[in-house]
Amino acid sequence: MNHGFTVIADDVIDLRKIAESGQCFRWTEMMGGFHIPHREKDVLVKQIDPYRIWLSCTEEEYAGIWKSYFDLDESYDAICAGITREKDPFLYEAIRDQHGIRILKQDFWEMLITSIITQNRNIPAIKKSVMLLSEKAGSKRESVCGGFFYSFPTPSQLAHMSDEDLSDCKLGYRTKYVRAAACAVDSGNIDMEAIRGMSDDECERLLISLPGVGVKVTSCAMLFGLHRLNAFPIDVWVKRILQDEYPNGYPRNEYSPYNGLFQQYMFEYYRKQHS
DNA sequence: AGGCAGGCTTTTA
DNA sequence: TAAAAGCCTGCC
Repeated sequence: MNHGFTVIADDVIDLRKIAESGQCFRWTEMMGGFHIPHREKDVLVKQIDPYRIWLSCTEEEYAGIWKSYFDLDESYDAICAGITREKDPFLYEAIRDQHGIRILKQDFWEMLITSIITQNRNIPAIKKSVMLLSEKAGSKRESVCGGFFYSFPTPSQLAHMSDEDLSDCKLGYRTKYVRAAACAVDSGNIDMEAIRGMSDDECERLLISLPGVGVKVTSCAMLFGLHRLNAFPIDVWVKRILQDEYPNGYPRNEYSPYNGLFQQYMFEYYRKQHS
């Protein structure tokens, strides 16, 4: 591939850290970079140096799609500048260690379903189910790497999967939750576009009304799918962090509206050390 | 009323 | 065999 476009970012950007951060489950490492599907498009991205990435697309497509996907209009360095070693040594070290991570602006629908699938499972198992779902119900597309990839199934595609195909995706007891969410959106019962205009509280109330969608799944869908950076997923790891590192309380009010971003640094930093 | 234990599918380590 | 980016149900 001799074409493509190289970006010089304002912040350090670290593709491998993003790939391992547990927010994206369909990145595939290949050809010296990562193949990334997003909605009906895909791209191959390679790390050149800490500030530069190469993308297999044109500059126009980068500006129209991938710049936003990587949230490169936002300066994470500026947001994190207020966290000092003196005030919060754990978060400070987490940010230093996980420097280069981004909160990707992924597709809301895909993140809602993916978040449902994550419950009670580890990352390799989540990846397997999400890839199986895409292969069985998504649309086959030509890949920029040659060959093909599968888009994530639309609400309609998912709602109309056969029981057999759906159960082949190894979703276990989550199968009925995934189906219910697909039917709710496909039937128009839940309006994904209307949710975008809602306040965080309204949005949480609506999502949590879906079966199998609790507080944690809702916060993941909001953080990774709607880019609500204050959504704060408290899972088993974050629970341990709050207990171990913040016995006197975590200053959540002080970290508004970036609780979700800071959570992402802490989550991977802590998980890496304790697993 | 609200907090808690147990169960749930399947994979991973 | 236990634990895994949890949630639901039933019990007290």
